[in-house]
Amino acid sequence: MGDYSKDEIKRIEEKWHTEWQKRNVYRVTEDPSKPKYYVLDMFPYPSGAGLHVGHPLGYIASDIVARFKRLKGFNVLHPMGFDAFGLPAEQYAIEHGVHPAKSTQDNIKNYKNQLGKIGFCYDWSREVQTCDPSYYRWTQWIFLQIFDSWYNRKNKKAEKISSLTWIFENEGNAEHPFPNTKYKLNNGEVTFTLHDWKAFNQKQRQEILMQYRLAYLANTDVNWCEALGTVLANDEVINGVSYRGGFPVVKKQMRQWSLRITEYAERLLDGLDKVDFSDSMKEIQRNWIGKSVGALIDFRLTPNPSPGERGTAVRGRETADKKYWKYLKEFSRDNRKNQTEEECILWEELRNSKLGYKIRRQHAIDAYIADFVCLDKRVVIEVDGEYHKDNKEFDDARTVVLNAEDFQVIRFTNEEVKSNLKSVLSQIKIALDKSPSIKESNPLSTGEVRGEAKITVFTTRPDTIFGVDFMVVAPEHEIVKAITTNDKKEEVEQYLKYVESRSEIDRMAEVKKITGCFTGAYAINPFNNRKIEVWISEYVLAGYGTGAIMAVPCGDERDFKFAKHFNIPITNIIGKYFDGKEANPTKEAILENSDFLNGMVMHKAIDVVISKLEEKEIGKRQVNYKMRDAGWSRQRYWGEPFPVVYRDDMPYPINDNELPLKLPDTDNFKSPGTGEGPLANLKDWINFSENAKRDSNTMPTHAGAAWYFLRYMDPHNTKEFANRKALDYWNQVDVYIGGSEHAVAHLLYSRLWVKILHDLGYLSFDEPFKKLINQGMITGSSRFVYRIRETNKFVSFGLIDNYDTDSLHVNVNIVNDLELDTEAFKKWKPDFANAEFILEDGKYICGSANEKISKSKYNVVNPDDIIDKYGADTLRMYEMFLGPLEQSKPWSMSGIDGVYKFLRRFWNLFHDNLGNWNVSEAEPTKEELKALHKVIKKVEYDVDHYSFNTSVSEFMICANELSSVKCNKRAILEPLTIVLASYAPHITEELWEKLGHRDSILNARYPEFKEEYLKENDFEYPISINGKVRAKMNFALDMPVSDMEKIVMASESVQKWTEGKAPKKVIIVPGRIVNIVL
RNA sequence: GCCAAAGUGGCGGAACUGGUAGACGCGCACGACUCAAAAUCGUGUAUCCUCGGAUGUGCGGGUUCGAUUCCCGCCUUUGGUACCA
Repeated sequence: MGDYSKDEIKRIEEKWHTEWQKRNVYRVTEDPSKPKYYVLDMFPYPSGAGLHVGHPLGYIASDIVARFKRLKGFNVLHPMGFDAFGLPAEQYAIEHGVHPAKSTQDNIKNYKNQLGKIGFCYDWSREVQTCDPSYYRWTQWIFLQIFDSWYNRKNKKAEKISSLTWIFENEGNAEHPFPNTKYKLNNGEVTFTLHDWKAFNQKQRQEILMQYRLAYLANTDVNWCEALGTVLANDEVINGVSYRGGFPVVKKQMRQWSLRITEYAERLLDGLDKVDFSDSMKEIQRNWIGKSVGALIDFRLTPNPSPGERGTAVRGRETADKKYWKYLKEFSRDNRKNQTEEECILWEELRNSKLGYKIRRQHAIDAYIADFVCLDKRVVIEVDGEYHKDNKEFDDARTVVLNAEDFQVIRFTNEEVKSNLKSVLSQIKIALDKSPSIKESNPLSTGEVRGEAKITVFTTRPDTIFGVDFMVVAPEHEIVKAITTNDKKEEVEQYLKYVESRSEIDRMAEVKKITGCFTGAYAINPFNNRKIEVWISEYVLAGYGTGAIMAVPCGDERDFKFAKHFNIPITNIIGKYFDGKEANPTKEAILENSDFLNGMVMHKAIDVVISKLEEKEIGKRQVNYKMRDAGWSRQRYWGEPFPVVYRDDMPYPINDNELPLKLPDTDNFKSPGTGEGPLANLKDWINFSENAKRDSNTMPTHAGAAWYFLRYMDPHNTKEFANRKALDYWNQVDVYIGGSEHAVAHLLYSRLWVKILHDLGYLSFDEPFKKLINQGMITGSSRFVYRIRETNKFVSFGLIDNYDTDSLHVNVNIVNDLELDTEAFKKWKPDFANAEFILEDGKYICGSANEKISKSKYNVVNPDDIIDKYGADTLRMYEMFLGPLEQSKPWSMSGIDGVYKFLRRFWNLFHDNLGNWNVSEAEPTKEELKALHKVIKKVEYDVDHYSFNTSVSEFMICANELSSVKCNKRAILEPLTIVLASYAPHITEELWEKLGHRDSILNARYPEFKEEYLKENDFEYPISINGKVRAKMNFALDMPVSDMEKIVMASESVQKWTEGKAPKKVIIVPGRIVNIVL
């Protein structure tokens, strides 16, 4: 037996891989007698390229933690699996005709083989693959739980839809408004009563419930990528092009599944305070959620002079005479409550636009109340009961007034309604059909404001209300057409066309371009009644806030530039803080020109203004989030099918016993190009019965990844996604290691799913990951050769200035550091077989650069090659030795020899020069014990702090110290082997066995650290004079400070510097330093 | 632009709550072994210098007996984000 040689390493590693598997040493089960520890890696997407040296970095770190915790007596769950659905396999299928299921399985096999060689302690019996029907059965199940729940804002948690239907049946939706504030019922209302609810038909109810479901269908603006034939999530679009492939992306309206993650915005934000993520990771998530606190403020619009064909008192819904409104409101409400029988009958037929027109009842017009009115057609319908009969005069007067207001009045008797409802309805219908619609006749209005005569803005700076110089509305805002005056009509239309013509990419490319158009309308500042212009501009986004802003040029940069560009005068409310040259967004300035806010500091004025707004009922406090709901449909084949069927265009969940809804087999993965997913090609599958259809889309890869860490706890359960006992035992992931590229999507969706499952009572915890560590990215070190243009001659790097050359990536595996193996180069590609070289000093030196590791850059280093040469233990320790885990760093092979030498030196401690086993039973010395306990302490500290590189240093120091004293004592080497076991499992397991142990070192106990061995009696103090070290002196640690001072001051070396003078001050820190101040 | 993190020898990096800056490793130089090379082992290695010392942790200031560490201002790099009101 021998040396720690290449052959011996290979023998050891292969032996133990077989042995570990045979003995099932990594299998874990729930064991309530032991504390648990859950160490999780972000599971990989098994790509065809296999693992490169960058991948194992995080896995090695987590493996060390898992092994360490096990040695410390924890029951450790350390599983691995594969995120196996996804686009690359599908694209590969389209290009090469290999079914994704096949290529994915091949890749997984390769990954497992590669991972196996590194010696990870995964319990493979718990492996999950997201594309496995027995796994995605539960992904679909959870999706259905989410579909079947809504977010109750009152108690801030998800509840079953059944609790919502109960509420609707008993009280309507007044207490639980639609989450989407823009949503309106068919009749234009946003609330409905319990009676309304009872009157709705099945489809209407489903549509309303859809507005509340946490997984819902809606027509949404999606990022449509024509080239990929699919919809992309916001985080898959970078600068207007697709994350993969870089293809252009445009906005398109499609009926899509979404998750209502916005309801959880606040809890996702709050949860960040409870978890241990890095600051930057938390910050990225906070920015993504994008909470801002401010106010909604209503700005009334001025009544523009109308062309005069109608009276000014009557506009839009507010048709009542203001003088009488107070009383009319009461009447109208009473009347609604105490409807006559006939009115009820008629109302049932008119409501909800049943005749195709929106009808209101008991609506105040001028000083009267009409029974029914269609405002759009200006038709009033009156039903004369006893009450009216007695008041003929009154009714006549009313008709006169209404006619004057341009309303047509049609009357029916109670008798007619009761006995001949059909004829009544048809008369009404005819009257309505004949009358001109206000909307139709004025596609771009005459400037007269109909609908709500106000614009609501969202602002985070209500304190700047007196600095508002104009308003800007998003071009897509629905109010634009209604407010544009005749003389501006053309200009506005032109601008809208321009905006429409601009793609996302154009907009992003020219962010700083200032464009806009005045609508001709004016708004009134509710605080000082100032009349201000209303503009439209693309810098205001329809999708954020209310799609309208109040512009304060002295405080907002964009508003300032806009005002300058269009010559709008600027009001200064912050005095000297505003220089007229650029906006100042400060919150610290003292307000001026601001009426009751004068003299107040801006940030204090915010609340004052909001209180005033609420008091005057023209605004309120408002929180806004940037985050949008998560699009959950993908027009792809290789994903989870949605477990629903559509009947009458509404989705219904399939039964539990029909799960999993298996992905049907096909060889056609191309999108049909209709916006539907590839599954639409499978007609029999899609139209599975006469009036029932399936969804042609599949879920995004995020779905499978949003809960895989839960499945590991109970991976073979066929009854539940995981057993509650196992979920409670393993609980939260104690430490989660992975790349920071998943900061937004994966982590947010996982956190969301866990919160929903928690709310629904399936989980006891509501944050999945207690601690998150992001390993840095290992960048590749690329090598270049320089070909002289139009020749096959290559010139060495030092000489390229003399030639006209092109640089080409060269395979790093045929370059030794920087020197090219020219023979290997000639064999590398046929093109280079006849290559000639211009050398320097007889060598061909390559150029180099650090880049992302990628196949196309030929800088991929396969861990298998390193293991072949040095063994897995060296690879593991070297990757840790590269630097701090969280820092990204370039890959370089220089330095790996140092780690390899360490392991050999460690091996040699147990063997003599001839490679024979040579361990003594002698008592260790104080020095040897000290060396051992230093490393026991250090490794414990470092694993806790994820500082693995410094542990490797400490191992080296320890081995150096022990070698120099030729220590081969069991009392030192045995515990040291355990300490090293987490880092280098193979060599330690072998030595452990040679030390005479039959059980695996995995089941050993981490040696206990004893402070006494590190205790020193004395310390060599650095003696510094004015902060500079001038001498060193040895003192006992327990020597009194006063004695030390005397000796130091009397010493020759100090005398030389003090020249006999008394020092100003002498500072002595025991065990640290002596500093003399002259 | 905004937000976050980070800047230390030729290189990767170390330094606990302010206490000897450069641990450990690579590289390099010299030496041992060898006919020689490789491998291995040993010694040295921040910079400048008149060999006493001076300078030195991105730059400029500050607090302190003492600052890589704390504070202020700036520069650079990396990551995130972007007309978010």
